[in-house]
Amino acid sequence: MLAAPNTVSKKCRYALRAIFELALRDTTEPVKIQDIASAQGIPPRFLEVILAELKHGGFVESRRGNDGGYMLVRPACDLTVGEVISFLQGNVYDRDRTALHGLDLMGDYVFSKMWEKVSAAISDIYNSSNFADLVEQELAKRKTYVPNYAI
Amino acid sequence: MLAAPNTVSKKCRYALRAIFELALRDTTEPVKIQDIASAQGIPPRFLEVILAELKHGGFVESRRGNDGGYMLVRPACDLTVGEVISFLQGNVYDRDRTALHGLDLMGDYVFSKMWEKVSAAISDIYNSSNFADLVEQELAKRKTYVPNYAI
DNA sequence: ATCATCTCGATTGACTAAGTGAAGATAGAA
DNA sequence: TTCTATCTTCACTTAGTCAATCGAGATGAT
Repeated sequence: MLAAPNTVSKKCRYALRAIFELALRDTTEPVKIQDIASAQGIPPRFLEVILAELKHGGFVESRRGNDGGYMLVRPACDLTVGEVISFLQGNVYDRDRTALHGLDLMGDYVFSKMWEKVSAAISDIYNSSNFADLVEQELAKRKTYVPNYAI
Repeated sequence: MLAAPNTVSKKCRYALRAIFELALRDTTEPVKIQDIASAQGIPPRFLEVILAELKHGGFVESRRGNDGGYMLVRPACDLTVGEVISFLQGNVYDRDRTALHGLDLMGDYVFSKMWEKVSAAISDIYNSSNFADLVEQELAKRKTYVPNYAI
């Protein structure tokens, strides 16, 4: 078992990108798995698994059928990176501050204050990052650097 | 490959504890692997590997023979946790800020600002933790909570 | 001569992550 | 009703990393 999982897994990063893609499109129409997958370069089959989890977590909802797909449940400004990460890979910080996962409690005890500071710093950053800001940053970047499609 | 290795491996934590043990004893005499291992509950054979690495990194030096063992090269107050961690598991932060390891650069680009903030926050904490402080904290704790050996 | 470190490599076991595969059910739209 | 796309579930592979151990011989201090 690893120490406090400060590392964000690839799966989790795919999930963040999928949600980001939905936030970016900002449409009431559902977006197909295939479209999200190709836009973000995520293996479609794997994305299917991920979206199913995100649905259970209440982050996205789905519509079936011909014009089916996925859409966000909440507006992007109400959705933080921290929520998604803690849901997907469980969060050490907000659940159980005294028992950090996987740490040899006796042995690593001397360092526990330090690990806690790290955990707190990380979760602060994640919890204060919402997807509306990320979309805004992305749009600003596109406006600045890629205004000239038609050279 | 993982994302930015914010997670401190068990091996690395063993290393920190070994150095801490040396700092705690604060002696000019070398300390035997066996002693460090039993004091800190580290598998002796594994500790041997770790200390060899730490020696190459210039953190400890060794003396052979009957009264051999390991000792710190620098005083504990000059030794930070950050140095040890970056040496042992390579550090993303101070080497190459633009290319975070293992991240899908195109895909995760939107989040790169956030990853960088996290990396910076973590390394700040590690780089400002030195072993003299850790020893001091430990000694203070022992004074407070375990003054009564002889009940 | 004894004890303990040094060196180098080989190897093992356990675990986790990442991704694939298939089959069949369901639901909406044309 | 037919097409399309999601839903569900279970199994499975593949690959990699981490932790730890074993061996065997060299070196060096007391």
